[in-house]
Amino acid sequence: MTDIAQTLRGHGLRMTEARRLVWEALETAGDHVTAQQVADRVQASDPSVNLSSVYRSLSLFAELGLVRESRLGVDGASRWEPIHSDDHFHLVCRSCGRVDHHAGEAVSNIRRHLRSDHGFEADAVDLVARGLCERCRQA
Amino acid sequence: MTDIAQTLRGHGLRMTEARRLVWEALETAGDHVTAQQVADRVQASDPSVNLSSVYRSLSLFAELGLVRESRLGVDGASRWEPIHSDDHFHLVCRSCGRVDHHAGEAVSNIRRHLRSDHGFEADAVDLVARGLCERCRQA
DNA sequence: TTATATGCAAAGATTTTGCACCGAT
DNA sequence: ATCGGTGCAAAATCTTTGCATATAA
Repeated sequence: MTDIAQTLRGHGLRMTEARRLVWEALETAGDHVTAQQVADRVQASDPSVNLSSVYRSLSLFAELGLVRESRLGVDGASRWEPIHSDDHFHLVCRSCGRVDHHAGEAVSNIRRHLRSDHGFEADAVDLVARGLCERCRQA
Repeated sequence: MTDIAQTLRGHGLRMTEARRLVWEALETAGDHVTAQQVADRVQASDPSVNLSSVYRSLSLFAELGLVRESRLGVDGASRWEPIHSDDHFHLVCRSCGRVDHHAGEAVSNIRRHLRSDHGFEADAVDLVARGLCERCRQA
């Protein structure tokens, strides 16, 4: 649990049970989950929380820069994940469909480049590469 | 018009009027358009082409690696763009909402890094940075 | 207390699909 | 001639919204 409550209060918003559970679900669930998957986890703790509240929480967190919405795969729904301070990126294999999640300094370098060459101050850098993963290349 | 017809034939698929128009629309339209926007353009040339065919064409092109589906903004719909050989990236400003499109060697460097350090052979690298653009930082 | 947040249900938007016909190869 | 593709309309899926009630601060 981070300082999410403080972030909310800093914006004149309230820390509620629904938001707490949504945040917890994002933290404990695997990478890039759908709103429905978040709702399932949330409702396992508190069945009274509605799917629409999950959507409202996710959108709010995205506006606050706490989570990132993306659409990596081919499935229909958006996927969400918390933005941690560590930069990271995704490798989506077009053969086996696996989505690998990596952390590394590569993204920090990009951030520096965007700042110096484009005057762009990036909060979040989302790097998604599609191609063939090591395993599939050898197969 | 690229060798799309050949690519299709190479996969045992057919080059049809609908597919040709969808491709043309992607090429002539601006960056990252929605399926509906593609349909509007297509239907300006041939009103008989159905929205579902546009979706089918876009999905097919994505499978063939000719276009990329993404969801940059906050709006509901997916956006599509042709994948050109030149690497490029997007800068999404959280303040003014503008999406800038840049080409540069930054992405080529990333591609090289993914290959050497992660064994990942990237066809397409999608780099999206969210933050404050130069203009908004100064305002 | 009081403005914010929620549940619920309904609408809206986006995307997919079944099927009979059409058309590229 | 054949098999893939399309239009059409309907359904499925995903997401947003209005409003009365509940609740954090």
